[in-house]
Amino acid sequence: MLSMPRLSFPVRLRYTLSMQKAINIDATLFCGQSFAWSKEGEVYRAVIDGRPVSFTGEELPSLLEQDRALWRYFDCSFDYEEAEEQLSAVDPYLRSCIVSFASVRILRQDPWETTVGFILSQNNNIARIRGLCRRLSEAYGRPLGEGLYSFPRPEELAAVTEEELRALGAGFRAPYLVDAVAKSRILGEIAALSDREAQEALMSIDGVGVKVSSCILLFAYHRLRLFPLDVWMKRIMAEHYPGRDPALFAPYEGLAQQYLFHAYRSEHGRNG
DNA sequence: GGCCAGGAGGCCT
DNA sequence: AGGCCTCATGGC
Repeated sequence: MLSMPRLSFPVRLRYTLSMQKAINIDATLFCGQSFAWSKEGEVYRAVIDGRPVSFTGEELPSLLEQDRALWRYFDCSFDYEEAEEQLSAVDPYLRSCIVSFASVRILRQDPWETTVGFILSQNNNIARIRGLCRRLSEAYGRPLGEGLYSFPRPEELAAVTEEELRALGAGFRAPYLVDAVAKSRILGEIAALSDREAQEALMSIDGVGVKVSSCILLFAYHRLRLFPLDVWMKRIMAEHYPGRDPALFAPYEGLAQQYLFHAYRSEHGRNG
């Protein structure tokens, strides 16, 4: 219980379909960890790592079995049952969140796209962030047909100016993006760093503070010890865990955060 | 029905 | 402690 999860789990080469709980797709894709997805009717769509992806909830399980990249993206090799079992034992409230909304996944998203998304997220709302990411793709990404575009790589944004980014609607975040492009090589160095070191490295980018760097590390690098504390999570902690530290949920703080946040949003009718 | 503040999943000075 | 791009939202 005190050792890190990835070391203490029994080695399994591959989970089979029957070993997995059905993914809570809506909570996973629309609860703030990604700005890439849309849902039209029953169909989920996004461009993931330069590739158009679409599926219905019914189709996803078999798609995951065939598609290695999506298997990884949806973090299918991680033992969520073990993590949820352990978190459920923390207290009845968290247990009830997990029972109600299982099973939320922590996605393994592209670090660059995640960095840009969360730089844009400050003082902003999800709808506008999504629109901004889409306009960035349309303006500077690679056309993939059917009106879809890849998310632009740092190289594709290298010559883009602050003024052009403001024109897209980035506002005061435009210079932050310019700086992120210039320092994008940091992202390739994160894997070798501890959580703390990685957070410091990310925070050397303008517009990246404690909260944004926590989101990048959790939603792109799968650092589950991170617990992004935004205004909502501060309220949730004050209400349900006054005086307690997020380490209460160790070593799965990030997963606990997703459940607590989703439950709060659902209670207050702000889903999606 | 329009108008207009305050606020939106932070960060910087 | 305040300001910041911009705009959907709710209160008058």
